[in-house]
Amino acid sequence: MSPTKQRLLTTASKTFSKYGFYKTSMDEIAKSARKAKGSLYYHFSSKELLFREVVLSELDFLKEQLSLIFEDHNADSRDSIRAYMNKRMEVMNISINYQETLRPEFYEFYEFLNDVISEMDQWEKQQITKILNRGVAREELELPGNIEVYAEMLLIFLKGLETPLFLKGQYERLISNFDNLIGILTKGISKV
Amino acid sequence: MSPTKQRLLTTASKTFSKYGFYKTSMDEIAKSARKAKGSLYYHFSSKELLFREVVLSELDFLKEQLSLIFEDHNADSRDSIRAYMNKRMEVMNISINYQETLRPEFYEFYEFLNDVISEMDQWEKQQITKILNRGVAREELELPGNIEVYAEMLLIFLKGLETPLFLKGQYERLISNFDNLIGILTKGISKV
DNA sequence: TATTTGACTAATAAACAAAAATGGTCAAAA
DNA sequence: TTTTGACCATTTTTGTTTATTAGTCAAATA
Repeated sequence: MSPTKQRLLTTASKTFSKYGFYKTSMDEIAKSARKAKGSLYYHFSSKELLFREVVLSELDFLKEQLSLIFEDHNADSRDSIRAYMNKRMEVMNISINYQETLRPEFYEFYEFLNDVISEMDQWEKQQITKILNRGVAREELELPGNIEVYAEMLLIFLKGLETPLFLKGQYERLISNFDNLIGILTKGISKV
Repeated sequence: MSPTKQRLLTTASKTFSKYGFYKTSMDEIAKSARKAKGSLYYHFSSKELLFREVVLSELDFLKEQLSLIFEDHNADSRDSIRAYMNKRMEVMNISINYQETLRPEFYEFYEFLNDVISEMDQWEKQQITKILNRGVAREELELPGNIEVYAEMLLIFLKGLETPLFLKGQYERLISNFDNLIGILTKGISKV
């Protein structure tokens, strides 16, 4: 990626996270990056596509961080699950542009992001499934039903917490209890 | 409650649930109930207070239904938890006016409802705590930490699901997995 | 006395037009 | 190949008028 493109993307991310998608103008981004608006459109074909790239870069960073966890094959699978969930919430808490996509008032407008989000969902489901399978193979976990379905439900649970944590501003208050709740979930699937 | 007041309340509930708080006028409610607007204001001092009463009546019905469950002292506490959670979601799914209070765009306007919601939260936390305590006393459940904190976390989890289920219209799709997830949670706190 | 009524008013929202801001284009320049 | 900024079409904002609605009240009714 060219330095100009990189610079535009970084500036766009900062500005979007400060004012949100609608309150941020392409002029403003170009001006902040000290580039002409034409350059912005040379590298990103539309405002929507630009925002898409911004969210994508946040999710790429999240994937990177989460990969470090499930790639640690020596860890106990229960520890991996715990670390995965904690890290997920920690990184999401600073992924301001992703958080904007959670707002219900934007659902109808964010169709151009649906594939990005569902791709991320699938990726996460895969990773969690891998950890669970590894745990079962090592006889650390006991999962009577379909493992993929469990992975999906864990993801539903994590995504269900996103609104109270990030939109209702209860992150600080609730995150301290989060680890306890993970404890229950992991105990629920632990082989005794 | 007088027949007129009851009639006005029922009509208000139907109209609010059909058009929402803002798109419903007091004239409309009075007309639908075949009463003068003055009567409406004689029984309910403002539109906000009227809506409050409507939501309160939905939550009263929910409390009534949930009470039937935790008052069944013969049931295994794990079954009680399962039944409680399932019934909660089932009744909430038809509590249309309560659902409107979930919309983020209304958070700032619904201050007059905050106490109603937080009172309900406290009530639920109490009931869940009671079931958990009963389970521990009977040695059906094993909860190493503070039981009230567990109850609170379960409630956070349930409330976290409200937005995806009721606002994103994913009730039908997700509710089928819900019972499985409860299974993990209850196993996690079961005494083996 | 307790309740109901509907005309009435003040406040709010809808409708509309003019002005400003913004997304997106393009020919020229680097 | 990349960058620029003037330019255009569309959307958003602003200011004004009109219509609707929340809430009141004196009189009527039960």
